[in-house]
Amino acid sequence: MIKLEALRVFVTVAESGNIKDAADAVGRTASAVSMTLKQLEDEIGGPLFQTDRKNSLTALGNLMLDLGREQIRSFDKSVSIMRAFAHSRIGSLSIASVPSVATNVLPPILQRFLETRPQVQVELFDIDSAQVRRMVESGVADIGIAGESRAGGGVEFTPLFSDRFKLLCRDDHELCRLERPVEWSDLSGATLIRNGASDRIEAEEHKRLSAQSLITVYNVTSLVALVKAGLGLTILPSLTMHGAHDGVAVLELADAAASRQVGLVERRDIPPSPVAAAFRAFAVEQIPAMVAEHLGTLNGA
Amino acid sequence: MIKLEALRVFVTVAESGNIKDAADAVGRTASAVSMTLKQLEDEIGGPLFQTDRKNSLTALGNLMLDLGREQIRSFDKSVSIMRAFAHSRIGSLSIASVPSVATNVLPPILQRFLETRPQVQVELFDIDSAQVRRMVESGVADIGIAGESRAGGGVEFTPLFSDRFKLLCRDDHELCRLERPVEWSDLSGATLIRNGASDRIEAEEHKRLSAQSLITVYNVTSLVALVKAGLGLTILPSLTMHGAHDGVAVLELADAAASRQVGLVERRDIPPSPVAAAFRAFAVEQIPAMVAEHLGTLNGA
DNA sequence: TTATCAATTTCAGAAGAATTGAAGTTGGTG
DNA sequence: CACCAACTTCAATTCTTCTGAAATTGATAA
Repeated sequence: MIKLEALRVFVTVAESGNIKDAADAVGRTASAVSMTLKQLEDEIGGPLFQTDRKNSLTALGNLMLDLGREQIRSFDKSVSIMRAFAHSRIGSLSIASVPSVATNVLPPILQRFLETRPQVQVELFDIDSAQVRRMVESGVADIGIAGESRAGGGVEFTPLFSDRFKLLCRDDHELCRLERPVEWSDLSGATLIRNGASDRIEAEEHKRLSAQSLITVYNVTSLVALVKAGLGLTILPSLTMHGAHDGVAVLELADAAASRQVGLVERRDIPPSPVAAAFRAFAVEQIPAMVAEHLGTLNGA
Repeated sequence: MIKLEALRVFVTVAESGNIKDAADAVGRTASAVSMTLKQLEDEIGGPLFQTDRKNSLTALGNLMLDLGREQIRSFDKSVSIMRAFAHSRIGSLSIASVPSVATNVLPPILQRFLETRPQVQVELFDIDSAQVRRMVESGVADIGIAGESRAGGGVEFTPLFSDRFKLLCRDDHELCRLERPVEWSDLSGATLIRNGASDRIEAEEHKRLSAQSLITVYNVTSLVALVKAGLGLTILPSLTMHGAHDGVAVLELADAAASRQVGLVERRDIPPSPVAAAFRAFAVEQIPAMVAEHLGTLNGA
């Protein structure tokens, strides 16, 4: 059976014009090269060089030089593609994330991730937690970032950070004058605006308050606008509030349990592609610190 | 270094869905296949299968299956082209031949030659001996068939057959009544038409007769027409006279030395391509018999 | 023509890689 | 939970390729 390695040797000899130099080039002795050539000629069925001084090719040798070069080039390229893919330097990565993370956390993370992987193709979807899970489950997204869900399904959840809920109200609201974290009892009588995230709060007091609420808003910008307009208060995870807004205040809640777990959502059954695995590792390493930093600046501002 | 053979094993396993069947298919034991796969994974830098039951590929495995299949296909095709060329099943063959051989001898020879080589491309030029030599020397033709020449040049001559000159005259000419081969002396006083081939006759008597000739014709058809019209006699190699012509007779010459050597013309320095070499061998084997047969039927007719 | 010399080939032994068969693991299934 | 088939591991073996020395070849100069 003819081997690609033999073609490599032949091409080197054809290019060198003699065995000795070619032998040096491939790191073998002249005798090894000579034997390889002989074997190649036997297997192909004809002489490749005009004389045993290897400076001129036969017609067969020329054909073999052309075809051999092309085979070598193509093989090496394929191998390099496979290696690049395995080492996640190429490939495609589809991320589904809840908007708070997609907006506040992912941009710098992705930037750093792609710095060493300029050839990787990324898609980023910002959708709510339920849809994140659905996209990952269906394989449309390689990896998801969402709030924790009880239902297992085909996906697995790995916590990354927890994000405490805070109260958002007009800055002239009486609660702002409280010099301490807000208790649920402080809110009795207040008008609460529900949102997609606040339903996750386990506290009975909150559930009761929430049940009385007449308005539900899913978009954070609209939510802030409503609060500002004086239609009520709302309770949101810290991370969803990007930056400060004029006229609204963010107050701490006394209930430490009022927080959401945000983490990675992945398919349980099929292994991630190399890029997805690399991103997963990167995310686990970097996102918690990034969130801490982001929440720090939020509080500081 | 990754080997094409390892890719072959991998592709077989990926297609079989398990190691055992693949091992049978490639004629190895399961353990050899397992080790090859492991080595491949190490060298590529990632797992190719989702589990150690080899029935589902990772993303990397899928990529490798695609690329590997293509590499294998392409390599095998290249090798088969090289082999086909070496065994002269493909390639191109350019033949330059004097018209007598091109017309009377080559057609059946070429047909038989190409019967087992339907992919070979052939070009056939019919030109005079000097030009045959020139075409071979310049490399335009791979092989030539021509009369012998003294000047060596870059070409080599290999005799194939000798072809006696004969006398062509009107069938009402008085020489036809001779019941014996014609002597040069019988021609004194006759009008000779010179032609491209007859100048090669060494005999002094002929040279003298020829010197008196006023007409030279290079085309055989025209030559026959002139003889028929009664403008004179001419002397031609047997093979140039294809079939019988009404009104003209072909007479034997007594001078046995009046013949031309026809043979192969080849370049001395560069080796022939496989097809050319195959044709050369075929020609050496078949042309003499073919000529004998052809001249036999000519004489018999 | 012969002598010379470097390149190449040949050869036998050495080194290295792949393969085998047996034993040990693993993971799925009844 | 035990079984079974598939797979992996390991050490020994076999096969291939490589090396270094010696022989051969062919080009160049004497």
